[in-house]
Amino acid sequence: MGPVRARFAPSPTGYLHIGGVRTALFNWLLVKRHGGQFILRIDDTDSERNKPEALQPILDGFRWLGIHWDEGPEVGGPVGPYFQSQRLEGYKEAAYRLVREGKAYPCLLSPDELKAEREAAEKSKRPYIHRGPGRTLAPDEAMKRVLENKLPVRLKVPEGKKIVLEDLIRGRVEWDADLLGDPVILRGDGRALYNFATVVDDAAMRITHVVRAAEHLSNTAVQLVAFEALGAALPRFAHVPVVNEPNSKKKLSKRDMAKFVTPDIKAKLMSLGHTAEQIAARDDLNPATVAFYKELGYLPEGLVNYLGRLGWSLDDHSEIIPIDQMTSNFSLERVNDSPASFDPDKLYWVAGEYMKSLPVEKKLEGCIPFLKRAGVWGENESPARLEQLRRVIVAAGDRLKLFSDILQYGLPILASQVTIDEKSFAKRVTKEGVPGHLAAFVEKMAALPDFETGTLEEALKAHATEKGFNPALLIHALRVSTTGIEVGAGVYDILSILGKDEAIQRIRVALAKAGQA
RNA sequence: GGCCCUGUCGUCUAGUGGCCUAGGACACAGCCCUUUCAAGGCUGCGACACGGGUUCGAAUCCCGUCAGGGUCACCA
Repeated sequence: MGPVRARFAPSPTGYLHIGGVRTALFNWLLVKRHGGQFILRIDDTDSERNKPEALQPILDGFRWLGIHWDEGPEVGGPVGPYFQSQRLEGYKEAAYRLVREGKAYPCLLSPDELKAEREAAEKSKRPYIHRGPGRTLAPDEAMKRVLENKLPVRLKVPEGKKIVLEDLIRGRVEWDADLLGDPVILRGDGRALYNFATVVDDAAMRITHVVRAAEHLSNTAVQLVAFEALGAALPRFAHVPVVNEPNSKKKLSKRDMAKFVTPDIKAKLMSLGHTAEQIAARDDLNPATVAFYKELGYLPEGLVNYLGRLGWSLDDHSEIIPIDQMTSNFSLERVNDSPASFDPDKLYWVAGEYMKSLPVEKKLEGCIPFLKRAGVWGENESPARLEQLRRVIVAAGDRLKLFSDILQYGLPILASQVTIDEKSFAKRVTKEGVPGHLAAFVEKMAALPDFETGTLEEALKAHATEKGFNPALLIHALRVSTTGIEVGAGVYDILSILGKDEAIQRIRVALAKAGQA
């Protein structure tokens, strides 16, 4: 395969949709695999709906994911402009040219007449296939009428022909041209319709591969007619299946994704400073958008891997496929025909796999912003404090799957105030005999020559043996009294990271609390 | 409704006529490891939508049915 020119054409909606990214990714992968250009073309012809500031989140999303475009907004390119709102004249010219060549004609019927035709067809249960009376006008006359009366323009669909598409994913798809109505390509006011504008642009931009969502498959028939009329080289088409909601046959939509914000995720977002109202309303806090995953500290590499594997497979067993491997092996042939459900659980797992292999320095870098937002990290922390955080991250190990997980594993150690989970406290500290053991062991801890994990473990086990109780008793009590919770890194790690003074101080506070209880 | 697309474990998938009593992964359950939670190891649960053909043989080919989705706009 020669160089590929593929494009993704989002509308500036203010957010980057997860399903859209998946389609864009397939385009991008195809380009990376075969060489060529990935083009971003902004479909902003709907001026009421599109606001300029609504583009930025989309660009940000792609950049965060590492999906860079060779031509498009902010980078330019040889076949620009890359905003459809700036290409309006071209569509009009193209439509007029087709009228002059007798391949398109003015729509002579009023909206009411059109409506009546359609209703009559429906009533007699015949499919409505529009063939306008303007079809037979001589080109000169047709052009004159278009200009003088500001009439919409319709494309002539050829009669008695089969329209054939060799789709790279679907295979051969055929339509009977006689079952297709003549579509409007230009409104009365001179603005083009999507089906036409996209063809004009794909031709002008010399797109070789149109890789897009399956919902456009039916549109392809009239687009094929438009390409033919324009005399433009036909690109190859590949219609990728849509992404569905988790465990559902419904297309992934922003509106229905709120229910996938679990109480845990919600709590996390709230500790990052978002209110419940914001979580319910903001696009970037919605699981159908890319920004949501950035907000929660997913590694972009993980998201890309997950999305790339959604509907495409390398072989019968590969799940973690680094981007280089994906780009060098991607092929449209291995894209599935059927829709795929988005699975947040699997994405979480993939993200964790990537986090596992991330160097500690990078984890540090990624976690700090979250700690800052949670209010436990300042602008100029001391080297000692940084070292402490590093140790927290190392101790957390594989438990850290997302950067935001540092909130769960780091906060209890790093925060100056211990937040006690009462249930855990009652279960592990305020228990018969436990405060006594704890108090006794604190004295031993105070006398320890150092606070290394090995030293601590040895001391604790010796102490338990000496007093004749199960070390687990003290281990749990120590964990809860120093961090307030029952889960987390190894208790010796926690104590050691805290340091002798802080650890003992925390235990004394807990002891006082237990005494009062 | 017409036309078009799709249909393998709950989910993502492997499978292109015999390697399939259908493989892997996520999730789930149990066990092991273990101070908790993760991680890891082992085991389990669990699918070819249905009905006809073709064939010595079908998840794979054909037809039909059913189900889901898309599209039929002077929306994108």
